[in-house]
Amino acid sequence: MLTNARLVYQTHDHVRCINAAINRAHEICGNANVRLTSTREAILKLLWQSHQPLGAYQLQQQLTKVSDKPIAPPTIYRAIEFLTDLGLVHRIPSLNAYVGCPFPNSDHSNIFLICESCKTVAEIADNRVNTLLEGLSDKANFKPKSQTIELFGLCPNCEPGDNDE
Amino acid sequence: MLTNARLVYQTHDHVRCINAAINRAHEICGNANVRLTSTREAILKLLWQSHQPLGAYQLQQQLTKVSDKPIAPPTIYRAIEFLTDLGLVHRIPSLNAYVGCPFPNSDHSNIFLICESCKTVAEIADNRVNTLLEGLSDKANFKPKSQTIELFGLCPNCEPGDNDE
DNA sequence: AAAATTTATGTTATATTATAACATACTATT
DNA sequence: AATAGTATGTTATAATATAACATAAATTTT
Repeated sequence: MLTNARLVYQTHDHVRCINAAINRAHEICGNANVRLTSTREAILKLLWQSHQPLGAYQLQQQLTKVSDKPIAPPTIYRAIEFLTDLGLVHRIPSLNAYVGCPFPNSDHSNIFLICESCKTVAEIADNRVNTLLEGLSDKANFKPKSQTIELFGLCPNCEPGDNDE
Repeated sequence: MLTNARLVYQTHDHVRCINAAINRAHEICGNANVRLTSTREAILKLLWQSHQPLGAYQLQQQLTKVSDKPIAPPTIYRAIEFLTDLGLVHRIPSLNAYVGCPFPNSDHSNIFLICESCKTVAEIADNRVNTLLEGLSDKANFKPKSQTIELFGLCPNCEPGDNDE
């Protein structure tokens, strides 16, 4: 099982996470022979800085603030598409928002733990889930290609009562 | 395991399905002491008539055709909200579209098999999935309240090769 | 039955999310 | 430097969803 839940829910040196993610992204782009331009990198960084997924227009606002010249929606959506195609970013369909992927390149389950209170999103990958869903698909004669699993609830910081593990 | 996959993928007397669904809806509304008005019933029926999820504006068009007077978006969204709150209808987040629920009142997994070719959607409920996801949530100290699972792929009618089971 | 209350719908306007289409600029090669 | 390929700028608009307030219909109370 892979997850970034502890990092998301507990305070930690997040700057290191961000830097590591950016480095990994450069590596992945290098391998794929595509360019992580400054706009794309800036958007990836903004998504990594926030444990809450950001919408395209939030990204636009923040990016415009940083870059001093106004950035139009198509630029944002193009960067998002680039990053999601590479698996560096996920779209959370129910939120119309985007979040950095903590384990690009790894096997994915695309399981998202979405806190209904603070909106924080953690991600999990677990093979048993994939296996089970493949089995169910198979029984229905359905050939799955990809999946998104959204769990809505309360993260440990928002759950009343015992907060720690 | 519950599923409507066979009904969705194979030709059958769908009028009976629709009527049964409407009857069930009346029953559920009666029990909940809320009203299944003609608009709400019409929208539920439209959703049941289609094995593809319909968007709010598609519903609007079709309803306007039937009712002769133009129906505005808020009316549609209100009816959708009413029906989803009762569990009679599901929203498919990645499609911004809505589909009738084949087993309201039953335990749910909210697993949707979405055909990328013909857009048909079948639904599955399976306790093992819920159990597994609860276990994963628990490890992350996340308290899940609801979930949506979207599987994207090809239904048996769109999958090249062997079509039958 | 009339008045009051609740529930549902009508109506207008607008917010939010996303894309189409075409122009310009930048990058890497030849 | 010319070319081809890739990325971004720019303008307009499509598609999805909701806010706010007015009216109507159904239900309950008197």
